[in-house]
Amino acid sequence: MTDQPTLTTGQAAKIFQVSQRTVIRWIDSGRLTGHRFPGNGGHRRIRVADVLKFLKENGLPIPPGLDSGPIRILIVEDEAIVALFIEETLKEAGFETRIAANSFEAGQALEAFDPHVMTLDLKMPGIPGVELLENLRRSEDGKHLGIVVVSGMPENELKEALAKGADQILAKPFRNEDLLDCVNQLVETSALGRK
Amino acid sequence: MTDQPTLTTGQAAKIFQVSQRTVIRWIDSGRLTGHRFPGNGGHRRIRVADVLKFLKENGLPIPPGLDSGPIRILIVEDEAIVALFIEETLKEAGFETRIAANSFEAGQALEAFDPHVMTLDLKMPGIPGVELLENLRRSEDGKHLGIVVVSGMPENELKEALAKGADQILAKPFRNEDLLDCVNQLVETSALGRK
DNA sequence: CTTGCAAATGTCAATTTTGTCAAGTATGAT
DNA sequence: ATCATACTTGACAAAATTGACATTTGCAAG
Repeated sequence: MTDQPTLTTGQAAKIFQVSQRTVIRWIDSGRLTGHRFPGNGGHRRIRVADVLKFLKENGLPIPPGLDSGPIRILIVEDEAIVALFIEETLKEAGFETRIAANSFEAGQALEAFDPHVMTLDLKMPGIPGVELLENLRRSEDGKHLGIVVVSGMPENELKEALAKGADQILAKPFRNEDLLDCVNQLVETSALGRK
Repeated sequence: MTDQPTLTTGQAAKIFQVSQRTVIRWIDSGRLTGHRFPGNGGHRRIRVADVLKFLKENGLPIPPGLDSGPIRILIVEDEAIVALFIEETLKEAGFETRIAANSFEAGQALEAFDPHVMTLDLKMPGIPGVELLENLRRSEDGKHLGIVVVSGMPENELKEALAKGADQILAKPFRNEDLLDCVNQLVETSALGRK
């Protein structure tokens, strides 16, 4: 339903905030790449990639829901050193990252950064990590989020996190590859994929 | 449906009470953010968010038709009873309200609910209220927020909150009118006005 | 095959863009 | 206060773009 590789002129019109007559004119004049089915009045189809190219070329803002940019990963971690280490690893792998150092920033970033995946340190100062997990899963925007719980806590605590809604667990200390494995697995298998 | 996320120069001109030639010049000079479609005389589109940003930056009043309904007030309070009491009072006065029971929800609501005013209980479980205050004032979206700090703490603690960025302080216990006074004063005097 | 809905097309009116000039407004110097 | 200068704004006209409308055509579900 959400996975549509091509758009009709009407759908594109809504995206561009323009009448569909205009979309057709753009295609006919070659300003926007579109394809059409055979026949005299065959319908047109526009690939999302071409829509993005068009938006980019003209410096237009990319509306939410169309972003095909890099996967966004939110790092919830209060220890700056650890956070930066994680960020470095993920950035090198091509992900876009943001760090939240407390639960307030986490909530803020969840809405504003709209991450695909989140790494969560269970022992955050303030709110217990588990409570934050529950909060996330109750929240509309956190329901389909891929969550990797990172912690130095004993095994059984991590297991509990899984029960509470975590998708992956990662015990400290961990190696770069372990982290990337977790994240990649989430990105690939998750139904949401790239949103 | 009628909610148009973007405006043409003519529509913006009416909002600004200015000729549309001037709107174009503002965009071209970079004072107002706008985007344009391709072509020799491709039309421009201005996002409402950018219009609001422009009005805000120049201390201009927000004309009717652009204000997004009633004033929104975020209640950050972990004790449900107190939160509901505050909510009831504010709702009766015509405000739109939302409750955040912890700092995560507070951050989330700050972005998603986009409140004009926030009431903040200093002694939240988890993050210290003062730290949250600092977080808010550092954040782009919390910078111009009207903040009423509500607390049962001793006077000097409240005073500190003022220094840390609170706009109003309200000692518990308080009466309905005290709360409304605080909020109304913020709404009226705040340069931002609505939004 | 029929029906319903969205897309395609052609046309005309409305709006936008752009360049230019005159009027209005700040700003600083005398 | 007066003056000059620099800057901003409004008004107008021609060219280009866009939206609205009516009608025809294509696509898909029953």
